[in-house]
Amino acid sequence: VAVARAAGVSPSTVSNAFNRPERLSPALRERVLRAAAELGYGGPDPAARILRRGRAGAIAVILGRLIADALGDPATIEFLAGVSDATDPEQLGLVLVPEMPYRDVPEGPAVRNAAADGLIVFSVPGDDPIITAVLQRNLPTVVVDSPALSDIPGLAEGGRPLVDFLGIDDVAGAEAAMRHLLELGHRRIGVVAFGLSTHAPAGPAELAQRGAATANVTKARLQGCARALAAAGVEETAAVVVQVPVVTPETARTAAHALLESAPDVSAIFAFSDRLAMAVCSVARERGRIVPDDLSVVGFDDTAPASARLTTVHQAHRDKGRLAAERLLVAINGELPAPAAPLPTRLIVRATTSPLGSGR
Amino acid sequence: VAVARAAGVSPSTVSNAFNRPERLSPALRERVLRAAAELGYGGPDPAARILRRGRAGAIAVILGRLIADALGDPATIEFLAGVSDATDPEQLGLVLVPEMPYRDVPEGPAVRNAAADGLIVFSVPGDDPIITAVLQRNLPTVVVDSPALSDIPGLAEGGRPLVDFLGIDDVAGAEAAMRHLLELGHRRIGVVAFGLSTHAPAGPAELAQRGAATANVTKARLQGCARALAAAGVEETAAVVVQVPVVTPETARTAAHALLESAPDVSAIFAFSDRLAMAVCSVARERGRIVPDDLSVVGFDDTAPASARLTTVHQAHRDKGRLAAERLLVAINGELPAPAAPLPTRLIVRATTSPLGSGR
DNA sequence: CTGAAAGCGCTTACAG
DNA sequence: CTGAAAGCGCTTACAG
Repeated sequence: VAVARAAGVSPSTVSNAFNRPERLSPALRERVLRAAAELGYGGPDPAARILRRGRAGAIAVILGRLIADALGDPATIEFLAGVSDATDPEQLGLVLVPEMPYRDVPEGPAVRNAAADGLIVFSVPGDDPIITAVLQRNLPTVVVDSPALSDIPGLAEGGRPLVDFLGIDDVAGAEAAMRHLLELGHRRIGVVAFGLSTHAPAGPAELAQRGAATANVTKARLQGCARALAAAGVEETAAVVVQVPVVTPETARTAAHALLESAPDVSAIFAFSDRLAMAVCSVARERGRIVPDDLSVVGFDDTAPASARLTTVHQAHRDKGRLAAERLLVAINGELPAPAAPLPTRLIVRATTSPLGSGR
Repeated sequence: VAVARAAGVSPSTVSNAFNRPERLSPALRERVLRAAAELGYGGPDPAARILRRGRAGAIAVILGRLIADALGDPATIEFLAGVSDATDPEQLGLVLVPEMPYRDVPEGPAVRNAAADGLIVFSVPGDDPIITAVLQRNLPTVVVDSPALSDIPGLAEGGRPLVDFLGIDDVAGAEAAMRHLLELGHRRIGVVAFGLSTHAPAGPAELAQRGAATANVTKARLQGCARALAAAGVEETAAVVVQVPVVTPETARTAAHALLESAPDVSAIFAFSDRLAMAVCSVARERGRIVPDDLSVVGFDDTAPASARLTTVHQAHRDKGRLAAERLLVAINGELPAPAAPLPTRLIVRATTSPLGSGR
């Protein structure tokens, strides 16, 4: 501002010229603005303003991976759209923070540098160090689709009123998917799961291992699977599980191949996301199996293209984003919202599942 | 930091504890960090750090509309993915800035409050006040798919080396689309265009008005249309133009209806985006016209679902985003890149165009 | 290996 | 209606 003072005659009057026009005589204001323009003054520096005011006018979204990767996922886009549904009316910026999943970068998680009034964490496993870094920020935070409160190391003790949790009912969703397959008569079912922990190696797993899972979405869904199996009176070993800790088109295909190779007698597959399910469908086709005649497939998310006609567990990604942001805004304003109930899911039966033996 | 000093014994040692661990004895560092944790210190405040260092560690993307709207557009998502391809390796955050298109908000354009090291402006018409606000920031800036340098009010004089421009060859793209239709024998062609200016009312327009257009993407594409017409020796009045200044599903459908209603003799339509083209296809179908037999349709962008088999002008959105970010990073580092050549486009003929008279 | 001092650029009560 | 003063929280040479 000193810059503009030279031209005009005032230190803090410049500030007023920009921020409270009504407190200045129009003439003075005019003069100040003109001088500023001539000096190539870019307007009040946001960083300084944020520091002084204590408000960033933005919230940060931590997606737990590189931004480019996150933007490739339709569910994430929907979620972000929901978030902005709530933040747009407040003119709040959205800071996307690039993170390397479970990798120790020398500078540490990027979340530490984001200037924001609050944090939304989307789909980051509970054992990822990013979570720890997020909590350290000590900002109002909403954690979505992630650890349960109790899973976060060091959270129980501190008693932070700033952190809110939000997620779907993973147990019920997975249970519905599995029950659907069981009701169709399938008795040998493949499960393409996320990783039991962030650093788990890709490959086979056992349903029985679920108790030891640290990634709690995986844990909850496996539990849902087990519950459906139990309700149908089927052994847990009927489920053939492979885990895919880091989902990319390649890892998804590899897992699908591995599953169909090692357990060719599987007549149905439940995949933990539509992306995984689509990979399963395409791999199955390559291996000469017809979906749904030879192989039933259920996904999760309901984000596949309509043309795929994928049977899946639907969840309202956009609503979830909006709700997360709404709760965050409340938290930023100092009122802590009551804990949210798990969001419902809904099984949608389309064309990729059919009764056992309907092929041939 | 004073907070932690109370606990430990040092003012700036705390800073070092967080930022240059190697300059501290492990023991001291340990002690400081522990004290910080106990006091609930959230780590160095990003705003203060940005102010002091003069680096925000983030770049802002101005999309010229509300974030929720922007995220609904596949081309924008692709563009953003390209941007992050370039920024992710640098661990730079991406600040999405919500703007109201051509609306005077009391607080002014949100871009003024974004803490960033550089700005990318995507697809904002040259006459939108947002552009002015962006330029005022006086930050390294890349303007994509927008005004030509000369179109920006007040830019010519200042001589800012900070602003870079990047865009596709709109004239050539539109010309290719139009030529394709003309080569198929169509002689009465509808054009569903963007607005001639940001505040233009939706509705009919004339190709001849293009000279007066202030939105320069519209201008360039209309010029491409005229050029194709001229090359084919067809009167300019053969083109029936409607403009859609603000594209939403509703305005797109309204425009399509209006066009088909007022000029039912049109045998082909060139729409300025795939979203518009898809609306045209669906409206045409409702009105009992078969695509492509009764009506050929060409889009622009190549972002429609593959299942639509839309003939369109392809452009590499992701590459564009990456290039924009790369150039911005160069500009931030003080070297001003040489002006970029217009990016190429490519007509892709799929299933929504056919020779005139092939129906029946 | 650690500390005292200066300053990044703003805004905000408070006087005048 | 305008200005002087304090302070937001940090980092960075620079001494010791």
